[in-house]
Amino acid sequence: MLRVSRLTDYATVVMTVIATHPADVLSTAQIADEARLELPTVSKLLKLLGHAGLVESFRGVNGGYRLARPAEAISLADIVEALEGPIGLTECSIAQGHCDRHAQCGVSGSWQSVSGAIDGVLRGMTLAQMLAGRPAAPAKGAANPAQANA
Amino acid sequence: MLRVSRLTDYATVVMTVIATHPADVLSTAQIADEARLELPTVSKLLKLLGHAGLVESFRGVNGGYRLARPAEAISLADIVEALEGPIGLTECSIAQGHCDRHAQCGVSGSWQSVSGAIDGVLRGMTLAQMLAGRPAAPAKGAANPAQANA
DNA sequence: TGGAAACCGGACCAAAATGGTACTGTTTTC
DNA sequence: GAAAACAGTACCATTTTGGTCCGGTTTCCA
Ligand code: FES
Ligand code: FES
Repeated sequence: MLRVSRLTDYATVVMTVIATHPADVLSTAQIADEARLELPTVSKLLKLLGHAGLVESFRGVNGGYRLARPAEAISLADIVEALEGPIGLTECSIAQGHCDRHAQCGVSGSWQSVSGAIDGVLRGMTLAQMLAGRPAAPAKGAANPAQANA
Repeated sequence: MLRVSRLTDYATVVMTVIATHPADVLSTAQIADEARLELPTVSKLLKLLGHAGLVESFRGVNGGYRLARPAEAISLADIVEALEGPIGLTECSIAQGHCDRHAQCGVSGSWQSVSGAIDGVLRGMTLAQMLAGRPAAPAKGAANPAQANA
Protein backbone atom coordinates (compact mmCIF):
# COMPACT_ATOMS: atom_id res chain seq x y z
CA MET A 1 0.00 0.00 0.00
CA LEU A 2 3.07 2.19 0.09
CA ARG A 3 2.10 3.00 3.60
CA VAL A 4 3.84 4.34 6.58
CA SER A 5 3.75 2.38 9.82
CA ARG A 6 0.81 3.02 12.09
CA LEU A 7 3.24 3.97 14.80
CA THR A 8 4.51 6.70 12.54
CA ASP A 9 0.99 7.96 12.08
CA TYR A 10 0.53 8.03 15.83
CA ALA A 11 3.82 9.80 16.21
CA THR A 12 2.53 12.69 14.16
CA VAL A 13 -0.51 12.88 16.41
CA VAL A 14 1.69 12.90 19.47
CA MET A 15 3.89 15.58 18.01
CA THR A 16 0.97 17.82 17.21
CA VAL A 17 -0.33 17.40 20.74
CA ILE A 18 3.00 18.42 22.16
CA ALA A 19 3.25 21.31 19.76
CA THR A 20 -0.08 22.60 20.94
CA HIS A 21 1.51 23.42 24.29
CA PRO A 22 4.81 24.97 23.32
CA ALA A 23 5.58 26.39 26.74
CA ASP A 24 4.74 23.39 28.92
CA VAL A 25 6.44 20.16 29.79
CA LEU A 26 3.83 17.49 29.33
CA SER A 27 3.95 14.11 31.01
CA THR A 28 3.40 10.95 29.03
CA ALA A 29 0.04 10.51 30.72
CA GLN A 30 -1.11 13.96 29.65
CA ILE A 31 0.00 13.39 26.09
CA ALA A 32 -1.63 9.99 25.94
CA ASP A 33 -4.84 11.44 27.26
CA GLU A 34 -4.94 14.22 24.71
CA ALA A 35 -3.92 11.98 21.86
CA ARG A 36 -6.42 9.30 22.89
CA LEU A 37 -3.72 6.69 22.72
CA GLU A 38 -2.60 4.02 25.15
CA LEU A 39 -0.01 5.15 27.60
CA PRO A 40 2.59 2.44 26.93
CA THR A 41 2.34 3.12 23.24
CA VAL A 42 2.86 6.82 23.74
CA SER A 43 5.75 6.08 26.03
CA LYS A 44 7.43 4.06 23.35
CA LEU A 45 6.82 6.75 20.79
CA LEU A 46 8.26 9.48 23.00
CA LYS A 47 11.36 7.44 23.56
CA LEU A 48 11.90 7.08 19.83
CA LEU A 49 11.20 10.72 19.20
CA GLY A 50 13.55 11.71 21.97
CA HIS A 51 16.24 9.49 20.60
CA ALA A 52 15.91 11.28 17.27
CA GLY A 53 16.28 14.62 18.98
CA LEU A 54 12.81 15.86 18.12
CA VAL A 55 11.62 16.16 21.70
CA GLU A 56 13.42 17.05 24.89
CA SER A 57 12.85 14.92 27.95
CA PHE A 58 12.97 15.85 31.64
CA ARG A 59 13.18 13.21 34.30
CA GLY A 60 11.93 13.19 37.79
CA VAL A 61 8.80 14.60 39.32
CA ASN A 62 7.12 17.15 37.08
CA GLY A 63 9.19 15.77 34.25
CA GLY A 64 7.92 15.14 30.78
CA TYR A 65 8.47 16.13 27.19
CA ARG A 66 8.72 19.28 25.18
CA LEU A 67 9.59 20.06 21.58
CA ALA A 68 13.31 20.30 21.10
CA ARG A 69 12.82 22.68 18.19
CA PRO A 70 10.10 25.07 17.16
CA ALA A 71 7.36 23.44 15.18
CA GLU A 72 8.43 25.28 12.07
CA ALA A 73 11.78 23.52 12.18
CA ILE A 74 10.39 20.00 12.44
CA SER A 75 9.38 18.33 9.22
CA LEU A 76 7.35 15.26 8.52
CA ALA A 77 10.50 13.72 7.14
CA ASP A 78 12.10 14.09 10.56
CA ILE A 79 9.27 12.21 12.19
CA VAL A 80 9.20 9.49 9.58
CA GLU A 81 12.94 9.02 9.82
CA ALA A 82 12.75 8.86 13.59
CA LEU A 83 10.31 5.98 13.40
CA GLU A 84 11.30 4.15 10.26
CA GLY A 85 14.90 5.02 9.56
CA PRO A 86 16.27 6.61 6.42
CA ILE A 87 13.78 7.33 3.70
CA GLY A 88 14.09 5.14 0.65
CA LEU A 89 11.52 3.19 -1.22
CA THR A 90 13.64 0.12 -1.83
CA GLU A 91 16.46 -1.52 0.01
CA CYS A 92 18.68 -1.13 -3.03
CA SER A 93 18.06 2.59 -3.14
CA ILE A 94 19.41 3.03 0.37
CA ALA A 95 22.56 1.00 0.16
CA GLN A 96 23.87 0.01 -3.21
CA GLY A 97 25.89 -3.13 -3.48
CA HIS A 98 23.62 -5.12 -1.25
CA CYS A 99 21.90 -6.58 -4.24
CA ASP A 100 23.58 -9.00 -6.58
CA ARG A 101 21.13 -8.03 -9.28
CA HIS A 102 22.20 -4.44 -9.13
CA ALA A 103 24.51 -4.73 -12.11
CA GLN A 104 21.97 -5.47 -14.79
CA CYS A 105 18.58 -4.63 -13.33
CA GLY A 106 19.00 -0.93 -13.84
CA VAL A 107 15.87 0.14 -12.06
CA SER A 108 17.64 1.23 -8.90
CA GLY A 109 18.44 4.56 -10.45
CA SER A 110 14.80 5.27 -11.03
CA TRP A 111 13.90 4.23 -7.52
CA GLN A 112 16.54 6.51 -6.12
CA SER A 113 15.16 9.34 -8.17
CA VAL A 114 11.63 8.95 -6.89
CA SER A 115 12.89 8.37 -3.37
CA GLY A 116 14.61 11.70 -3.52
CA ALA A 117 11.49 13.40 -4.75
CA ILE A 118 9.41 11.86 -1.98
CA ASP A 119 11.97 12.89 0.56
CA GLY A 120 11.55 16.43 -0.68
CA VAL A 121 7.82 16.25 -0.28
CA LEU A 122 8.09 14.96 3.26
CA ARG A 123 10.67 17.54 4.11
CA GLY A 124 8.45 20.30 2.86
CA MET A 125 5.70 19.51 5.30
CA THR A 126 6.43 21.02 8.68
CA LEU A 127 4.85 20.30 12.01
CA ALA A 128 3.57 23.84 12.05
CA GLN A 129 1.71 23.21 8.83
CA MET A 130 0.22 20.08 10.29
CA LEU A 131 -0.92 22.05 13.29
CA ALA A 132 -2.66 24.54 11.08
CA GLY A 133 -4.79 21.63 9.98
CA ARG A 134 -5.25 23.33 6.68
CA PRO A 135 -1.92 22.75 4.99
CA ALA A 136 -1.28 23.88 1.49
CA ALA A 137 0.27 21.50 -0.96
CA PRO A 138 3.72 20.72 0.42
CA ALA A 139 6.27 21.33 -2.27
CA LYS A 140 4.52 21.48 -5.57
CA GLY A 141 0.86 21.89 -6.28
CA ALA A 142 0.53 18.27 -7.20
CA ALA A 143 -3.11 17.62 -7.40
CA ASN A 144 -3.89 14.14 -8.57
CA PRO A 145 -3.45 14.32 -12.33
CA ALA A 146 -5.60 11.54 -13.60
CA GLN A 147 -7.39 9.05 -11.45
CA ALA A 148 -8.54 7.21 -14.52
CA ASN A 149 -6.80 3.97 -13.77
CA ALA A 150 -8.17 0.71 -15.00
CA MET B 1 11.73 2.84 6.20
CA LEU B 2 8.87 4.09 4.07
CA ARG B 3 9.69 1.31 1.73
CA VAL B 4 7.91 -0.43 -1.01
CA SER B 5 7.56 -4.19 -0.88
CA ARG B 6 10.39 -6.20 -2.34
CA LEU B 7 7.92 -7.84 -4.66
CA THR B 8 7.13 -4.42 -6.02
CA ASP B 9 10.78 -3.81 -6.64
CA TYR B 10 11.01 -7.09 -8.50
CA ALA B 11 7.93 -6.18 -10.46
CA THR B 12 9.68 -3.16 -11.90
CA VAL B 13 12.58 -5.36 -12.92
CA VAL B 14 10.20 -7.76 -14.60
CA MET B 15 8.42 -4.96 -16.37
CA THR B 16 11.63 -3.51 -17.72
CA VAL B 17 12.66 -6.92 -18.98
CA ILE B 18 9.37 -7.29 -20.81
CA ALA B 19 9.62 -3.78 -22.15
CA THR B 20 13.01 -4.56 -23.61
CA HIS B 21 11.32 -6.92 -26.07
CA PRO B 22 8.31 -4.94 -27.17
CA ALA B 23 7.52 -7.14 -30.14
CA ASP B 24 7.85 -10.56 -28.54
CA VAL B 25 5.73 -12.69 -26.30
CA LEU B 26 8.02 -13.87 -23.56
CA SER B 27 7.40 -16.93 -21.46
CA THR B 28 7.70 -16.81 -17.71
CA ALA B 29 10.89 -18.85 -17.93
CA GLN B 30 12.49 -16.40 -20.30
CA ILE B 31 11.54 -13.45 -18.14
CA ALA B 32 12.77 -15.13 -15.00
CA ASP B 33 16.03 -15.94 -16.67
CA GLU B 34 16.65 -12.41 -17.82
CA ALA B 35 15.54 -10.88 -14.57
CA ARG B 36 17.63 -13.33 -12.56
CA LEU B 37 14.64 -14.16 -10.41
CA GLU B 38 13.07 -17.43 -9.37
CA LEU B 39 10.48 -18.73 -11.75
CA PRO B 40 7.62 -19.19 -9.25
CA THR B 41 8.15 -15.69 -8.00
CA VAL B 42 8.07 -14.27 -11.49
CA SER B 43 4.96 -16.29 -12.19
CA LYS B 44 3.21 -14.74 -9.25
CA LEU B 45 4.30 -11.29 -10.27
CA LEU B 46 3.08 -11.74 -13.81
CA LYS B 47 -0.29 -12.87 -12.53
CA LEU B 48 -0.63 -9.76 -10.41
CA LEU B 49 0.52 -7.52 -13.23
CA GLY B 50 -1.91 -9.22 -15.54
CA HIS B 51 -4.77 -8.65 -13.13
CA ALA B 52 -3.92 -4.99 -13.11
CA GLY B 53 -4.02 -4.90 -16.89
CA LEU B 54 -0.39 -3.96 -17.30
CA VAL B 55 0.61 -7.07 -19.22
CA GLU B 56 -1.27 -9.21 -21.67
CA SER B 57 -1.14 -12.97 -21.32
CA PHE B 58 -1.36 -15.69 -23.95
CA ARG B 59 -2.04 -19.25 -23.02
CA GLY B 60 -0.99 -22.45 -24.64
CA VAL B 61 2.21 -23.42 -26.37
CA ASN B 62 4.28 -20.41 -27.33
CA GLY B 63 2.22 -18.39 -24.90
CA GLY B 64 3.60 -15.85 -22.54
CA TYR B 65 3.37 -12.20 -21.67
CA ARG B 66 3.61 -8.89 -23.41
CA LEU B 67 3.06 -5.30 -22.40
CA ALA B 68 -0.58 -4.35 -22.63
CA ARG B 69 0.37 -0.74 -23.22
CA PRO B 70 3.40 1.01 -24.64
CA ALA B 71 6.05 1.65 -22.05
CA GLU B 72 5.37 5.36 -22.20
CA ALA B 73 1.84 4.77 -20.95
CA ILE B 74 2.81 2.69 -17.93
CA SER B 75 3.83 4.59 -14.84
CA LEU B 76 5.54 3.51 -11.69
CA ALA B 77 2.33 4.30 -9.87
CA ASP B 78 0.55 1.69 -11.98
CA ILE B 79 3.05 -0.96 -10.96
CA VAL B 80 2.97 0.01 -7.32
CA GLU B 81 -0.79 -0.02 -7.27
CA ALA B 82 -0.86 -3.39 -8.98
CA LEU B 83 1.24 -4.89 -6.21
CA GLU B 84 0.24 -2.92 -3.13
CA GLY B 85 -3.17 -1.49 -3.80
CA PRO B 86 -4.16 2.14 -3.74
CA ILE B 87 -1.42 4.59 -2.88
CA GLY B 88 -1.78 6.23 0.51
CA LEU B 89 0.67 6.64 3.31
CA THR B 90 -1.75 5.95 6.14
CA GLU B 91 -4.85 3.89 6.47
CA CYS B 92 -6.79 6.98 7.46
CA SER B 93 -5.75 8.77 4.31
CA ILE B 94 -7.26 6.07 2.15
CA ALA B 95 -10.60 5.63 3.81
CA GLN B 96 -11.74 8.23 6.27
CA GLY B 97 -14.07 7.19 9.03
CA HIS B 98 -12.19 4.03 9.84
CA CYS B 99 -10.45 5.77 12.67
CA ASP B 100 -12.20 6.86 15.84
CA ARG B 101 -9.47 9.40 16.44
CA HIS B 102 -10.15 11.10 13.17
CA ALA B 103 -12.25 13.80 14.75
CA GLN B 104 -9.64 15.53 16.85
CA CYS B 105 -6.28 14.31 15.57
CA GLY B 106 -6.30 16.56 12.57
CA VAL B 107 -3.22 15.14 10.95
CA SER B 108 -5.11 13.09 8.39
CA GLY B 109 -5.43 16.13 6.19
CA SER B 110 -1.69 16.54 6.09
CA TRP B 111 -1.16 12.90 5.33
CA GLN B 112 -3.63 13.06 2.52
CA SER B 113 -1.83 16.04 1.13
CA VAL B 114 1.54 14.36 1.04
CA SER B 115 0.00 11.15 -0.24
CA GLY B 116 -1.36 13.07 -3.18
CA ALA B 117 2.00 14.61 -3.86
CA ILE B 118 3.74 11.25 -3.74
CA ASP B 119 1.14 9.81 -6.02
CA GLY B 120 2.03 12.53 -8.47
CA VAL B 121 5.70 11.69 -8.26
CA LEU B 122 5.07 8.03 -8.89
CA ARG B 123 2.74 8.79 -11.72
CA GLY B 124 5.33 10.97 -13.37
CA MET B 125 7.84 8.16 -13.67
CA THR B 126 7.08 6.03 -16.70
CA LEU B 127 8.38 2.63 -17.61
CA ALA B 128 10.02 4.16 -20.64
CA GLN B 129 11.98 6.50 -18.39
CA MET B 130 13.06 3.57 -16.26
CA LEU B 131 14.27 1.82 -19.38
CA ALA B 132 16.23 4.86 -20.43
CA GLY B 133 17.90 5.04 -17.06
CA ARG B 134 19.53 1.69 -17.50
CA PRO B 135 23.29 1.75 -17.88
CA ALA B 136 23.27 -0.58 -20.86
CA ALA B 137 21.16 -3.22 -22.47
CA PRO B 138 22.03 -6.29 -20.43
CA ALA B 139 21.65 -9.57 -22.29
CA LYS B 140 19.93 -8.46 -25.38
CA GLY B 141 22.56 -10.13 -27.50
CA ALA B 142 20.77 -13.45 -27.29
CA ALA B 143 18.42 -12.83 -30.14
CA ASN B 144 15.82 -15.50 -29.64
CA PRO B 145 12.97 -13.70 -31.23
CA ALA B 146 10.04 -15.90 -31.88
CA GLN B 147 9.19 -19.27 -30.46
CA ALA B 148 12.39 -20.26 -28.85
CA ASN B 149 11.34 -23.84 -28.74
CA ALA B 150 14.87 -24.96 -29.56
C1' DT C 1 -5.76 -37.48 -31.53
C1' DG C 2 -2.55 -37.16 -28.34
C1' DG C 3 1.12 -34.88 -25.91
C1' DA C 4 3.61 -31.03 -24.49
C1' DA C 5 4.10 -26.15 -23.48
C1' DA C 6 2.53 -22.58 -20.94
C1' DC C 7 -0.66 -19.83 -18.21
C1' DC C 8 -4.57 -19.74 -14.22
C1' DG C 9 -6.17 -19.94 -9.86
C1' DG C 10 -5.73 -21.22 -5.69
C1' DA C 11 -3.85 -23.07 -1.21
C1' DC C 12 -0.10 -23.47 1.73
C1' DC C 13 3.68 -22.54 4.92
C1' DA C 14 7.84 -20.40 6.96
C1' DA C 15 9.86 -16.30 8.25
C1' DA C 16 9.95 -11.67 9.36
C1' DA C 17 8.06 -7.36 10.75
C1' DT C 18 4.78 -5.04 13.50
C1' DG C 19 2.03 -3.61 17.48
C1' DG C 20 1.46 -3.68 21.96
C1' DT C 21 2.61 -4.54 26.81
C1' DA C 22 5.25 -5.27 30.95
C1' DC C 23 9.02 -4.96 34.01
C1' DT C 24 12.91 -3.05 36.27
C1' DG C 25 16.01 0.68 36.90
C1' DT C 26 17.32 5.75 37.37
C1' DT C 27 16.62 10.45 38.08
C1' DT C 28 14.51 14.35 40.20
C1' DT C 29 11.52 16.85 43.34
C1' DC C 30 9.35 17.64 47.66
C1' DG D 1 13.27 9.01 51.86
C1' DA D 2 9.03 8.49 49.21
C1' DA D 3 6.78 9.40 45.09
C1' DA D 4 6.61 10.86 40.26
C1' DA D 5 8.12 10.29 35.92
C1' DC D 6 11.35 8.94 32.23
C1' DA D 7 14.92 5.07 30.35
C1' DG D 8 15.85 0.86 28.69
C1' DT D 9 14.83 -3.48 27.42
C1' DA D 10 12.70 -7.64 26.92
C1' DC D 11 8.77 -10.26 25.66
C1' DC D 12 4.86 -12.13 23.11
C1' DA D 13 0.74 -12.23 19.95
C1' DT D 14 -0.68 -11.05 15.63
C1' DT D 15 -0.26 -9.83 11.06
C1' DT D 16 2.08 -9.35 6.86
C1' DT D 17 5.28 -10.80 3.63
C1' DG D 18 7.91 -13.87 0.73
C1' DG D 19 8.16 -17.87 -1.48
C1' DT D 20 6.61 -22.38 -3.17
C1' DC D 21 3.66 -25.83 -4.89
C1' DC D 22 -0.18 -28.19 -6.99
C1' DG D 23 -4.01 -29.39 -9.92
C1' DG D 24 -6.61 -27.50 -13.86
C1' DT D 25 -7.14 -25.42 -18.47
C1' DT D 26 -5.90 -23.71 -22.82
C1' DT D 27 -3.41 -23.85 -27.09
C1' DC D 28 -0.25 -25.52 -30.50
C1' DC D 29 2.03 -29.03 -33.07
C1' DA D 30 3.18 -33.52 -34.65
S1 FES E 1 19.48 -3.22 -7.48
FE1 FES E 1 18.48 -4.69 -6.23
S2 FES E 1 16.79 -5.34 -7.50
FE2 FES E 1 17.68 -3.73 -8.67
S1 FES F 1 -7.44 9.96 11.41
FE1 FES F 1 -6.70 8.04 12.14
S2 FES F 1 -5.00 8.64 13.42
FE2 FES F 1 -5.63 10.56 12.56
